[in-house]
Amino acid sequence: MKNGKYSISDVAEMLGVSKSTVSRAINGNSGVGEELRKKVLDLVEEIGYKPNTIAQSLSRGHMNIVALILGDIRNPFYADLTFNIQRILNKHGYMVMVFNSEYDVRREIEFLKLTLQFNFAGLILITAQAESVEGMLHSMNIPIVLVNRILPSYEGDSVLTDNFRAGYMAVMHLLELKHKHIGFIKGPGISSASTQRFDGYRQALQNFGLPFNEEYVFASDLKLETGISLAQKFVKELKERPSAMVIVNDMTAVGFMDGCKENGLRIPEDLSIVSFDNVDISAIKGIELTTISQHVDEMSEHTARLMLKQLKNKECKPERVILEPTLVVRNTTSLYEE
Amino acid sequence: MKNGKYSISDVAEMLGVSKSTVSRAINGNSGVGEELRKKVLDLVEEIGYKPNTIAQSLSRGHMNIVALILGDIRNPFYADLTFNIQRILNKHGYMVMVFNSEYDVRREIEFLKLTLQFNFAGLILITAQAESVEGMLHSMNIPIVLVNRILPSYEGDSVLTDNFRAGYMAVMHLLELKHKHIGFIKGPGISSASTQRFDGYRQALQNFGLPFNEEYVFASDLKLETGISLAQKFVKELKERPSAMVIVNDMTAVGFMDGCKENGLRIPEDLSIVSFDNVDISAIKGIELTTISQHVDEMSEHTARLMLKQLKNKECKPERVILEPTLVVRNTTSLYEE
DNA sequence: TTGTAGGCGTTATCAC
DNA sequence: GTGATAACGCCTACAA
Repeated sequence: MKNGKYSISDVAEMLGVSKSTVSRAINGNSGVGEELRKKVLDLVEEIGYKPNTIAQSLSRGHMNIVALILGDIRNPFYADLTFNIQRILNKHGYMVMVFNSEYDVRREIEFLKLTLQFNFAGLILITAQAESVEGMLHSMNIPIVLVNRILPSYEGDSVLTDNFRAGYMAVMHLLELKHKHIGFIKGPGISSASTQRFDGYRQALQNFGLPFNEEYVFASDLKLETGISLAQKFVKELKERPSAMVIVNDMTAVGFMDGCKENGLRIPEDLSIVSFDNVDISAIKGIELTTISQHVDEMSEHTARLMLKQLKNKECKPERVILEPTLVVRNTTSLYEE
Repeated sequence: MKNGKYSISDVAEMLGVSKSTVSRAINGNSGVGEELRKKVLDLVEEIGYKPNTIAQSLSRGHMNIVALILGDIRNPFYADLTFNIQRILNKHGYMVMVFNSEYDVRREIEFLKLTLQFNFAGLILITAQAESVEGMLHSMNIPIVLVNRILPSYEGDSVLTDNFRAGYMAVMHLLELKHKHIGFIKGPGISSASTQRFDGYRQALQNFGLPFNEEYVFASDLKLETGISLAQKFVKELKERPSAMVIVNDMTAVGFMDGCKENGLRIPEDLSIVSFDNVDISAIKGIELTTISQHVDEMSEHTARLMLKQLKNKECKPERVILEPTLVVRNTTSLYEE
């Protein structure tokens, strides 16, 4: 015993048995007499012995930590997802280590290397491009779950919202309200959720013969403040404005609305807005976003479930869970009148 | 080499040198000829060898992971703090492991035990009671930084906003606006930030001879939805209402305002509100909270700095950083008129 | 059922 | 300057 902490040898010695016996007893393995097991467990309980996780991990070949790589924990959508996943995995004895890629591929690759180096037990990748790291993913040889990442050739577990459909739905809704000129604010290029939504938007435009105007397309990093500054550009630099905008996530939309109002634009009278995520805040009076929900609870449950499944049984057939988005109509969209 | 990964022995063997030499070379330790060192580093670079962190940790006695225990990562204030701290510590080669105590002391104690068991390099504790875990803290013998936790007898590093003053300031502001009946929404009992604010509020009430009414005191878990449900109670169950409320954090305040408006109360005409944190969202039109800023950027920088200081030099004299809160006046407070 | 011994991948302490 | 060797704390064949 050093450092105030007991080691398995201490326990063994105190009981006059071998380390193996103690190990078996505390791990619930067979091969120990019931009587002796109880004696071991009692002492362990009494002195408060806890096995050293590092040593366990070295021996077992991996840590019971799951890496979770996402864009930015400050985005409430990610925070919700993380919280839920973490809670479930914790309950099953796993820790979760969160990494903010800040939507930077290089940083993401760094984190993937760290995942290897640390021998994490598993890896959850949320909402970013997968192509650039596909090779690495294949060679990692640990449980992996992809969330909201599209990668056609990827065989492993993944759970995703049908983001193409979500983008399409947004346009459909605006179309029913007679809008003809519809702009789009994309997310970071690395985000496949964003790309899919954009594709859905373009497809809908095309299917219904609406014009696509490159000038009506902007890019955000999903942050509130970016929404605000984009609004400045939108109001001041555009000679002709669309009557509606589809915005890649709620936080950008909230910022964008703020910037628009700041510049005298009324919403929805002068501009209709549809966004994505249905974050808590979007329901609040004074915001009341019309948005497309991703069902974050279900997403996190499926993600955690798939991870646990792989963790328990390395060889199981991959699942691909696809969740349907839902339109939530509130007060940022209205009928377009000439 | 197994599992597609090289070990230090592989590297040693490939070069025909000993493991010790390789270890010294990659760790920049003295005792290797420059020539040989270069040869080692070149090979390491070429084959992409990375030392196994678990083994390193076992040998060194701790992981280069810092545990960060907070209430709930979905609270934007915590998310901001976490993001910043994580970014700085990452830059210095440390990982951060986040734990959501959900404001539950038992859970917090669990996490403290895990911190020991995992041999984490350090511990950052954010905004919760410290008394109940003080003993454990003392016996942990690793770098610890307390954030927004008051513990008079605690000698170690800590950074905190003067929350007593913040609570006092909130009342002062309302007093200048002629309010006489001022209520309060507390945070979870475990949160010392909340307790301090409440104490400041009471002190100000007393100093200026204002009445304190137990009926005007509510409790929140800092979540938006809780703010909403508290508003129901506030509007429906109170026979006489205060003209102003001080609310423990922005998110609760946002929810509370929503619930009030839902029930026909106008803000600030019928009710003034002051809250704490100055989260991004509080500046948005349609919200525009009058709030007391905690200067989250400075907080996180100091926190990370203190942790790194301890990590580098176990024996250094403790610092206590105290940040002054700042009142940000927006549109949820107005002059009280009879 | 129990104990012994070797191994997990590093680092650190000795010799040489 | 370099190389054996022990140690970190645990798990797990294998032997008794």
